[in-house]
Amino acid sequence: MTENSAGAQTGGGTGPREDSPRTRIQREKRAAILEAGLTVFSEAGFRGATLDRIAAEAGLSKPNLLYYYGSKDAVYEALLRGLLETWLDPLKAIDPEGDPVEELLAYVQRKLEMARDYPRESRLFANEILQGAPSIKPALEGELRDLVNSLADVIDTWVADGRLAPVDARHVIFSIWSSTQHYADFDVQVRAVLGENNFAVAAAHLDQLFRRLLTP
Amino acid sequence: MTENSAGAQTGGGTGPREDSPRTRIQREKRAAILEAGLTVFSEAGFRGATLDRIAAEAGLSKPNLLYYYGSKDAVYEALLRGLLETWLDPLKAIDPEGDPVEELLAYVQRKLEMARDYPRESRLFANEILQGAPSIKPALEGELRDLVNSLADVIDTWVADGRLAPVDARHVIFSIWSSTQHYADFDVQVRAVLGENNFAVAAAHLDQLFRRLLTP
DNA sequence: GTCCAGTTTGACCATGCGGTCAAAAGAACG
DNA sequence: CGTTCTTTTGACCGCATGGTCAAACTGGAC
Repeated sequence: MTENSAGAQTGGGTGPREDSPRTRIQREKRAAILEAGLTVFSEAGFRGATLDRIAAEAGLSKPNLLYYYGSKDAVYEALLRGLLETWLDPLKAIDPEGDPVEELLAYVQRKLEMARDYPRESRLFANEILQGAPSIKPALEGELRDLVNSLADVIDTWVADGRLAPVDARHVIFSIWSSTQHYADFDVQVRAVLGENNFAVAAAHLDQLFRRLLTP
Repeated sequence: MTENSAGAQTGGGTGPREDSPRTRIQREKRAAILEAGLTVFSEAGFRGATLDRIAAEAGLSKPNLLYYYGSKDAVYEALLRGLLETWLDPLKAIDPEGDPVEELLAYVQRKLEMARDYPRESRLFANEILQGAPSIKPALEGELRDLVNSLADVIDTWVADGRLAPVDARHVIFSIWSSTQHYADFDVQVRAVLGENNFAVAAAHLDQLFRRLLTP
């Protein structure tokens, strides 16, 4: 993937501006492309995905896809841009005024639900990070880092107040992420071992795991 | 990746048999290729890796590489075949006669050490699973499944004997895997948040996490 | 040294794939 | 209907990449 000019069309074709779709068709086709891109990129990774497959999945021809997004990178960037937001939302929903243990356990459950309901997003994200996060490193070091830091502050306060067992805030967050996303990212392995991917059982297990860790 | 004939050379060149290297050169070159392949595949994934890069990394020409491993798939398969063994070894080291909590905590530490010392292996594995395990699904459903099942039996016995808190054995194993491998697979993200990847702190955190879960 | 299996390489091929372009086909609106 | 803007497409290009091959070049056993 190259340092692309994310936003402007590359050349020649002069497609529509990338922002604020002007027509109904633009809105629909762009949505279809992102939807298809999500499927294909999450299954095959950036390199493994082909424009032909994405186009086919979206029900249009390759040049037509390129008319809406000027390059493969453009589709991928657009996807990631939208993804990070969705991905961090549950974090923001943690209430510093709420009950510490219950707030964090609710977060665990929300993350697990996301792994169940949005496995493609989880895998796309995992793929990107595994490859060294070429496209979203900045966002990780900016928005993500800041959000984690402020949640860590909240947790530290809770710990200082004795409302939470003494834990390393950031590593707890890592453990929550990894143990929940595992059910999406390593789905094949889970199924190979269990024969199915039973989220209800996983939910009970994770509740127990983190309840024991966090309860003072 | 295609259903390749893993083991026999594809055609024409008639390189050496894949098994039991006969000469010193074969042993050395093959090792160099696997080493290079590990680096490149783990960084770029199967599709993202190129034979040219692997050959360069191993210090040979591409045709020369193809002389030792008849295809890209052959290199990848050979790598995975060797990997699974290494990867499951720590599991086998768990002693059913030992102290339950300490045995499992030692396993956690061993897995964490592997994430620290063999991050390429961890990422290669993660990549393979993420893509749906096209090459090692059979091994997952066979050897891996069996090993997990027998460990689960041990854990269940420990629980029944009251020497371990009541836990879901298989999901505990998943949590151990995910939370330790996270430090290798999501290294970039860990660094983005913490500025470094400090395994000593991680070790303490994971010890606390699983000690609290497992202690009766 | 001689010899031969084992090794190495440069040149080459076929294909997949990201991307371009010019021209045709639709809307939208008067 | 004519005009203009948007959308769609078939044909095509260039390059990267997996893989082939014939010929040249060792390394080591005798």
